[in-house]
Amino acid sequence: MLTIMEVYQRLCRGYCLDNWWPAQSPFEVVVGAFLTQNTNWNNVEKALANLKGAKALDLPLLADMPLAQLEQLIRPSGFFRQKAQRLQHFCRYVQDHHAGSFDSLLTGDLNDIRSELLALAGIGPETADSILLYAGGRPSFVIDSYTRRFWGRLGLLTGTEKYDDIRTLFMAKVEKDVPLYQHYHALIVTHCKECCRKTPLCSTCLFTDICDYAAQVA
DNA sequence: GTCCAGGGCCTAC
DNA sequence: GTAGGCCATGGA
Repeated sequence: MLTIMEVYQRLCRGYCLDNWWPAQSPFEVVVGAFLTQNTNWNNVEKALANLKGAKALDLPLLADMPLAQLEQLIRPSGFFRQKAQRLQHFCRYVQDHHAGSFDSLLTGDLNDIRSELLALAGIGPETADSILLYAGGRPSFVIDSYTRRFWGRLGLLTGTEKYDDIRTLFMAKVEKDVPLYQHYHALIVTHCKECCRKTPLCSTCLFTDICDYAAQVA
């Protein structure tokens, strides 16, 4: 079995990533983190384009926008009613509790910020960690469905671990380095999109020698 | 027509 | 505490 870092090194040899989470500002990352929940990124891009086209990708503007208007702008991302409500609630929270300052929200003790984010409607552990890692530049690894499936198939997980168990496992074994955390997570998602869901398995898969899934479909 | 995607919340048991 | 249902669009 490979270690977590050996898996990373193998992924590095297979993919060259550039600007994996495309965003022109930390706030755009946050909006994307809400919109991407259980949604294909292509649909998120449509919603983000709508917001940019309306010149509405701005925290105070979203905070004050009529909810129905926000719903229509983000409609392509799916679950648009609840996402609009939660996104607007987040913007109003930052205005009311951090004077509209994103830096203020994301500065301080990592665990305290994470708890604060998790207490907000529509922010679960994955969204909180995405905001921390990609918008805040804080070392908080993101465990998504890809990560679970991928590490599970490589024998690094038993399948019974909860979100925080996996995150703690990772962060205990990998030095807290933001670019490394971002790159590793992006590599997992890229790899899984590339071949983890293909049946039969992609012939160029980097892990055919050790992957459970590869053994199943072989 | 069916499946799935860069989740989270609520309810019932 | 946890399994199941719900939220919704768009591409493959």
